[in-house]
Amino acid sequence: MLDAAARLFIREGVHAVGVDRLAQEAQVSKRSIYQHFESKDAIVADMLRVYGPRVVAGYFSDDKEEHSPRERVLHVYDALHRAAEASDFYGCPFVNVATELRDREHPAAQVAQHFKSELTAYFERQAETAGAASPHVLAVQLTLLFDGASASAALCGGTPLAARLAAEQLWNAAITAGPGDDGS
Amino acid sequence: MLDAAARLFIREGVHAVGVDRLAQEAQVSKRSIYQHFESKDAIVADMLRVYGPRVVAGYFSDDKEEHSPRERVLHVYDALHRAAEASDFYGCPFVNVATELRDREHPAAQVAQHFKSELTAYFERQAETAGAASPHVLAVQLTLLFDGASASAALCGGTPLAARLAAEQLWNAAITAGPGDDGS
DNA sequence: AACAATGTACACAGATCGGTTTACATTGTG
DNA sequence: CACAATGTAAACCGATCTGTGTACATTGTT
Repeated sequence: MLDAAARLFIREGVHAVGVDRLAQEAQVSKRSIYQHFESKDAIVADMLRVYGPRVVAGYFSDDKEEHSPRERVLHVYDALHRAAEASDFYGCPFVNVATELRDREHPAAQVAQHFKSELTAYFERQAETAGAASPHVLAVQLTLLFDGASASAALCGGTPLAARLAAEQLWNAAITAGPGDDGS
Repeated sequence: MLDAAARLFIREGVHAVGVDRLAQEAQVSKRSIYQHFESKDAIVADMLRVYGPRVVAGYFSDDKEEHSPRERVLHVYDALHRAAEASDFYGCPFVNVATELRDREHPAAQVAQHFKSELTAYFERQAETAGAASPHVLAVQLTLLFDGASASAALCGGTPLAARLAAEQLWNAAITAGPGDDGS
């Protein structure tokens, strides 16, 4: 059920998909849906909650393999580049949903914010272990690039490679300027 | 009339505002609206067409005053920072509308794309006159930062200052690496 | 076999959606 | 004054929206 919700809400947008359509696509009666969820808003929030980890996992490197912080960061943009090439890419689902709702207090928007901050935290961890001068600032900048590239790719197609390049430059500038241990 | 359309569509989203509401807010009968516009989609497209120039004008520096390319570029992010502080900031209207429509062929989405490319072209002109190594790549990167900062500011509040800083770094890297004439 | 829980199909409510029709008021022009 | 053009309000169209109410089928448990 939440799978169908993810598919539809992400592909067409929250407002563009009604609960009737959702029930039909999920092969479930509308009545059952409203027994498990108190409202459509709750469906959207829960859908992001279960779909979110799958999304971020696609961008994080496998913890078991050994990668340098720099590699882990650039891997995010490589993954984005691959994702953006697919025909079913519609931009970052967190940004899209939160933007469409236009309400930062909306439960779904809070979930979206949470997963966005997970990406920033991931960047910050890499920046920290690489010895960046200002890990948090660098992490925020890398997140900006990610969001911009996602939106731009959905709008015009292309450009995530430019984001990777920009990320590389920002990373280099922040690391070589920082303390001794190099971030290679 | 298009003023009201801009206000509502940008604040609440295209799907969230019906034509009835639009007519009421614009103090105009719905019938008159449909005599001037053939459909709601056309309203959205036309609204972006007339509202767009006002938006980009807010980010471009006055042509009459003398500014260095670098100043002109950074001014964009300063303006974004100021705009994002206002309570009526909901992210880049072009990105938001185009994203919500989920259809690159939609007339309004084409208009949005056009104005986005105007920003990139503006960046590229500055990069060119400053003698950047790859003006187009730099311009695309700066646009990514802009879009990312817009979305992020709308979602979480804050962060356009980080974008300004990142833009500065990217600019410095691209200019000092380029040919002789400095972009100060 | 009796039972409560759960799911389903389906109609329904009241509102709104994009868009049209009708009948009437206003207006500038000849 | 007559006329055509334009705008208005309001009802209306069929469809869809979120959300319920109802009556029936299925299920696992005792």
